[in-house]
Amino acid sequence: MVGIDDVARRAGVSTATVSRALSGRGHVAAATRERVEEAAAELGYVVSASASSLATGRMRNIGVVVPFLNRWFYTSVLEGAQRRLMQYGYDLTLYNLSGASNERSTVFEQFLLRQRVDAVIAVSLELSAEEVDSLHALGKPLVGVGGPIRGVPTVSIDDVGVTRLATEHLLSLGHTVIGHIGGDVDAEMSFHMPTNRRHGWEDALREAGLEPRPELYFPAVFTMESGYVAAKQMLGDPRLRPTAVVVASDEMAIGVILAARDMGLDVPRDLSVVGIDDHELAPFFGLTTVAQFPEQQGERAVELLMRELDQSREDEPANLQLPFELIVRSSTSRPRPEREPRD
Amino acid sequence: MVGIDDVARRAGVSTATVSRALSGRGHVAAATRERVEEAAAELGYVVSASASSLATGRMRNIGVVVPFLNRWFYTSVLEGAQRRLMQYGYDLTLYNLSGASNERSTVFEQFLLRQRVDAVIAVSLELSAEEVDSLHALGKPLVGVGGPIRGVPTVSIDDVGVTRLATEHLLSLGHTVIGHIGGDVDAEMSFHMPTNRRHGWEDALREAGLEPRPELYFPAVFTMESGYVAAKQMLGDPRLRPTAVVVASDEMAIGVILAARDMGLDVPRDLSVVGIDDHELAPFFGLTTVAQFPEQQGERAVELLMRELDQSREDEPANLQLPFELIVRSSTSRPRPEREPRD
DNA sequence: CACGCCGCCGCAAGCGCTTCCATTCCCCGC
DNA sequence: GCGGGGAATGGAAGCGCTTGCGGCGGCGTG
Repeated sequence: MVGIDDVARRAGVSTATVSRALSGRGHVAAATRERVEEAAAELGYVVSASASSLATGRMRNIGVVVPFLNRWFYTSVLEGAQRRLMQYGYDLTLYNLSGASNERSTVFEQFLLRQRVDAVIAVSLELSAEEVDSLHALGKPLVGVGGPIRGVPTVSIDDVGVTRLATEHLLSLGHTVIGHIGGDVDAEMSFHMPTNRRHGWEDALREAGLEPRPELYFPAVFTMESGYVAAKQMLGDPRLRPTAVVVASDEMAIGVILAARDMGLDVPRDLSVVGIDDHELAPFFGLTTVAQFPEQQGERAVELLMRELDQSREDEPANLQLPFELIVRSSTSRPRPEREPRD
Repeated sequence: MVGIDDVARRAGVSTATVSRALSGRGHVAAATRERVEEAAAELGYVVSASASSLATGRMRNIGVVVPFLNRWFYTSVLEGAQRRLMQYGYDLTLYNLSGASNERSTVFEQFLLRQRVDAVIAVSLELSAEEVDSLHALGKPLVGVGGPIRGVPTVSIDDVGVTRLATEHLLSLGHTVIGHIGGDVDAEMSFHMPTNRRHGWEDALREAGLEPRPELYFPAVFTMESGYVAAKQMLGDPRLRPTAVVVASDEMAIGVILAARDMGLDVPRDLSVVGIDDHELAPFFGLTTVAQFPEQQGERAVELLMRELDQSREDEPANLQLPFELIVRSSTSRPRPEREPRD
């Protein structure tokens, strides 16, 4: 294994100079640096991460904790975070909580605290105060993605704003009976997100002078199938007859479209549906949706972290609200006049 | 930061004994071990990964390289690998090649070779001889998942067997005009997988005494939309009139079902479709499919790696063929008699 | 009873870097 | 011409563990 002093010998300098030349820290004459770099390249030298970490106290590695892996949102923020981390020269080590029952505590006690990472990004995870504290006690910065964590900088979107926008879109098309299929509050580990999204629907309705009807809200988990089932219920109830529905995720929304189709309803003529996410399948299904940009969220989380790691300054925990955007496709239109009794 | 000698002092032993007690290596009296463990717990001591790595030369960290993240197969093997690695006390650091243009070389030169991992798992990646060699030169074991790599132990499924099984299922139902929608050989970075799957279709047909008709094969990339498009072509051609189709992935197969529906065809009455994967959406669409078990593939890959790391013995590179299994749902049935001209 | 073996433990030498401090040398300004 | 300051480099002390080696008892065996 070629080490730093092999390089030093070959370049005719001291190990101290090699270290400075290769890391870019400290003053090294240009000619010397060149010589060192050549020698290193010729020998195929790469610094030993562990030795370097031991000496500096920095691992150049950050931990990302996700509750699931098999979901578009998580893999997307992962992708964004990975890309940005790589640009900073950092590794990403992945912790997935969806495995065995007790993996959550294992992750925290055995891995995150094991001095293997400089910081952690928690994606859509509600961390307990102890979990946050134990991380902070080790001096490890922590940032959240997808929902606020007490006393921790977070990047997320405005969950009420997002459904409000979706609902306003429907309202502006002339819909007045608008349903909502949202996350089941208890079924998901992700904060108050489902509740917030429901509030956005209610707020928009109220602002338009319509009282949201509780029976037009259907809970579901964030899967296509669950959206399908909820839609069947909603559309099967003759007392409801919504002309449009805002759905808290694209996957569920696609389930809704499929359900409508199976019931002989035309989307958007008989039912307008708008989702949230801009999932990769949304264009295929012509789904109108409010795009959030999870990759960007991952990137911003990394940037936040890097700032904390570099300056080690105590800025106020800046909670970043990221933009979202309505994307109109073919699943929304004006309501069919004949289905609307004249008022 | 509490270090090993804090623990040693508190337990009234030497640092050597603490190290041995906590790591389980070497002989330590049971009473002593207990005392050390108590002291460590009270102080909240965790070993410094970098110091430990520097001393032992092991990082307890393995790198997993994937070409994409947003695909069911990859996240599934990732999930399996992660779970098993955690059981072994290893970290998983993730490298995703789908980012910027030159990330592939960056990953190899800057990260994998940076002594940050003990070994690497390459998922569905065709590594060049140089890439393999540079890893081996560093003494880093390497195992592949999802396709063979020259001189590297690999876990995968029998790609020809899998489509053969799918085709035989259709044959046994009485179908004789069976199309195939498969991966485009050039579009994917994943070996000869598409070609092998095509061969399985051809082989099964030939064994049944039917000559595979090239015009019944349609290339596609592995997405729902691409499957949809291919199906529209296949089903729109009046000269073809297949009664069944074997599709190289479930996502594509779902696209096929959707296309059939849009063309007014009933699945399975007018068209039987069988996919490959057992994707999470397959049950929802009633898709008959040949299940592969990517999580299991991830787990086995880890086990292979651990064996290589522990024994450091030169077994022959055992190429593991993992099982697959036909799962019959509602997208396949006997062909409609009236559509089959009597022969 | 004596010898030897073995289990248990401490000492101290690294592991391969980074960085503080000291040293040398050169350039500049007075 | 001389002193001061800064740039360039080397020496060496760690960073916090692991582990080979050796000492010291206790126990089994001849």
